[in-house]
Order: sequence, then C-alpha cells, then structure tokens
Amino acid sequence: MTVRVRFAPSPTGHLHIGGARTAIYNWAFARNLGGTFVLRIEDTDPERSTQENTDAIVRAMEFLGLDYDEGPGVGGDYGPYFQTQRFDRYAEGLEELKASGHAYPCFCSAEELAAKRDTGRAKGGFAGYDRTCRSVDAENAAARVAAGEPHVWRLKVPEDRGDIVFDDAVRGETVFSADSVDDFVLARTDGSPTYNFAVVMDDADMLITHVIRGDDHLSNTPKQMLVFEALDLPVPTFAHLSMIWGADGKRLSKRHGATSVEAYRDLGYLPEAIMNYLALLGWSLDGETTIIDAETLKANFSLDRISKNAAIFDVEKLEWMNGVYIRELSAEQFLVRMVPWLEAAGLTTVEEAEARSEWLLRLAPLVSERIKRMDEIVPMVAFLFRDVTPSEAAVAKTLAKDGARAALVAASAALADVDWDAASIEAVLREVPAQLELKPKVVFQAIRVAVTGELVSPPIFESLELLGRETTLARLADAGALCGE
RNA sequence: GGCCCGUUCGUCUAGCGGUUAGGACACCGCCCUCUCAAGGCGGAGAUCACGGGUUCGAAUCCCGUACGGGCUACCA
Repeated sequence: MTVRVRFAPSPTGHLHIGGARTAIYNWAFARNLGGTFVLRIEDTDPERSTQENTDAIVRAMEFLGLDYDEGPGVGGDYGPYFQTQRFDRYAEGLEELKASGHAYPCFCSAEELAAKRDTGRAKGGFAGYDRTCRSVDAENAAARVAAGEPHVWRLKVPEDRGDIVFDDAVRGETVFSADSVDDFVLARTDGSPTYNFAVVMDDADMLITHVIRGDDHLSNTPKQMLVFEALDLPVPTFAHLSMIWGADGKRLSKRHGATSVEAYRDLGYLPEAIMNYLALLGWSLDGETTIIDAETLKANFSLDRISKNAAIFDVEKLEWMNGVYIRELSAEQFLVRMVPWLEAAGLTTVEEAEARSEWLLRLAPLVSERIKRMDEIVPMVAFLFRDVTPSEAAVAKTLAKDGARAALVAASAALADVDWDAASIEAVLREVPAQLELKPKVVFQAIRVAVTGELVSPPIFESLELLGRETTLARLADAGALCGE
C-alpha cells in the first residue's frame, strides 16, 4: 500500500517555523517511500482565515522546495483541498453517524455546560460532558430537533470501549482510558463541523495513511480514533512531533523575533539552510551529520529517528548553516541570488546587472566568502556603486593617524599607471609600507577607509580592481582632506 | 483539578545493558592574515533532572518525585 500523508495548516497566519518543520517531515517521509504528499487548507475559522495567508503558505512551501502532489493549485483525485469546500462531506458523515446511532443531539445550553464543567472539576476529576442528553429517548430527541430546538450533535462514546491504545510512530505505545474521552461535539448549533470531526472526515476521504503533526494534537488523537471507528474506517498511523520553543524555553512567538519562513527569507536566509536546519531540529541521520541536502534527507528520512523532546530554536546555528550554504554556491549561483538584493537596495537594476555580469561574477566570491546572511551583501559592496563618506570613527582609526597622508600619496603614485588587475595592484602597493617604513596594516587600512569608507570590506586589491582606476584615484585624493597634519 | 507527553554539555543531538558519554553551533586560546570572514590546530564545557529498584553491570529497563509542556471550547 502506498503511503499518503498531508500537511494541513490553518491560513490564520504565514507559514510558521514549527509548521514548516511539520511540512518538511511529512514531505520527506512521503518522498522517502515514494508516497503522496497532500496539502490541505483548514480554513473553517472564517474570522481568521484569509486568502492572503493561503497564498503566503503556498509561496513559502515553494520557496522551501516542498512540492506537493495534491492540493491548492495542483488539484488531485481526493479534493477539494479546502475545508470550507467540504461541508457537504461533513454533513454526509454526520448523517451516517446519526443513522448508525453513534451521534446524538444535545440540548444543553452553554451556561449549563460551563456549570457542569466547573462542578466536575471541583469534585477533582473528569471535567468533560456529563452525558445528560444521552438519556433523552430517541423519539423525544427527534421531536425536539424537528421542533427546531437549538442543539449540537455529540459523539456517543461506546460504553464497552476499553482503553484507547495506539502505537505512535514517534512516542511509542500511548494509552488513554476510555472514560477520559467525553462525548465531544461533532457539529455545532449552526451545523458546522468541529475540528476533531472535520479532520477525520478529511483524512479518511483523502486516504491518509500517516498523520504526522504537532504534539499539541496528541490529546485529540483518542477522540479522532473513536470517530474513525464509529465511521467504520481504518485508523491511520499517528506520529506526534514535539514543539519548537524560543530561546527562553517558551512557545515561539513574535517576542522571539522572526517566526515565519518568509520572514527568514527576507532576513537573508537561503531555503536550503532553513530546510537543513529544521530537518535536523528534531530528527537526526546519525548524530554526526549536520549538513544534509534535500536529496540525502529524502533518501534517509524515517519516523523512528525523530526525537521525542521539544527543541529550542537556535538562530545562531541557523546563521552558521546559512553561511555554509552561501559559501557552497558557485559564483554563478551566488550572482543570481545576489542581484535581487542589490536591486532592492537601489544599487543596480536587472538590466545593468546583466550588462555587467562579468564584473559581478568577479565580485560574487569576494562577498559570498564573508557573509552569513544575504542582507549583509549591500553594506559590503555599496562602495562599488555609490560615493562614500567614511565615519568619524573610521577616520580616527586610520586616516587621522601618522603616515596616512603619505600612504595615500604613495599609493596614488603607484597606481597611476600600473596595469589594472588585482595582482598588479597588489604588487605595487605591497612596496609602499617598506618605502615609508610603515606597518602594512596602517597603509592598507588607510587605503581601505579612503576607498570603501569602511573599516571592513572585501580584500582591498580586488576591491580596487573592481572599482576602477579613475574612481580609486579620485577617492584617494578626496581622502587627503580627512588626514591629519 | 483531571488526562497525556517530555527531561544527555548553554543550544541541537548520538547513544537503544559494559563507551575515556561521540559530533555540531556558540564560547576561549594559538596559527594564517590588508580588514572582516573562511580555514587549520588545541581547549573548556554533561555527577546523563532527582530518588528508589531490577542486574555482576544502567544515560540505556521498571516505579515514584520534581520541573517543563500539551489537551481539557459549539478554536484549529
């Protein structure tokens, strides 16, 4: 039997880091076994669900390279893939449960229920529904329903049902005693299905074989199993993933900074790095591997190596990993990803970038070697695109020092008619410190600040080559005004 | 309150009865060096939450306790 899994986010926000990890695990599991990966949108909460969020989730999935076989935009044989388009199915399912005697109407008011809950809890135990309306006889119940009395439909948990046991693929055998599950609501007063009912209908209709989801659903599992059983449908295998926390051990939230995949993209993180980091946050190949590409992940992923304990999201490690992936890019690959950042900063246009691709290709490796996030590109290369003004602090540390003026003068002279390539530039500039009896660092830092405006920049000889002789000499001359003496 | 889940260096993890408890990030030195990175070498860092068992032997198995988390809605 072929495996079918689903990722089922609510479009109440963008794709969250935790959701992304759940999606990755589902995807990797399906791909590993040649199964089917379904994307289903759980949009039954009209207050908070938006089309914009659905689009954002789909975009984030694409960004990460999580291709799905069925779902919004791609269709499939078991759709529709939006819960709001499946209400007729939920109604059919409910009719089935009514007919088979697994569902009964409950006329208790919200106030009554709250009171029962409180007393149940006060007595120190079960706080679920007390099953009052179970004892309303069928005829009477039918009459009240027909008369239009407000009611919900509840699941009738079988009297003789023993412990509810399932073998969670992550946590192992998990047991809930039957009396800890109450006759929960399947359909609300307005007829709409509750989550625990809709999910079962969907998973059943979509022939889902493995439900891989956050462990906030662990306690929902026995309820859902009872619905599968009432419907006389096979119960899928469950795998519950522990949560991802912020650095303080609390639920990951805005307080911790970026929480959505798109936010990390905008911060300059590569999809490969996000995928790799998340994949290993709660799953391991062998305990040694820290860099793993999508292909290797797909080839080796298994549920039994998912860890049971919650993990803290460590941005520092993600950042390191992002740097690894950036350095792995070829000049051509880096160029493609760099241009949008230059463009967004107004340093160049797509047309200009194309016209100067050979020049940008030389710049690419100088930058990719020394950044961890793509957003670091702009401040590092801005001096190549526009005029610079060194900060006072930079001037104080370099140009204002003894010998700086002489260094700039000597550099200008040396560069006046040398061949304009990094090697030649280096050859003549290397002689300057000795000539002036200055430390190399003093000379090169003075040139760096004069030309780039910064204390930190790409290697100086290559930088000059890329800048061009004319601009270089002009900036060296201008910087004379900033020197001491 | 009830039910359920979790607990190995600061962080992510390996370990599935016998290991000097391994790796990665972060951290600290040294080397390289025109800055910053990268890289190389080395270092520090875990009484495996705690307490009982079982066993010749337990981070690994069992039972408690503590702490953390989830569910307990006509939210998902």
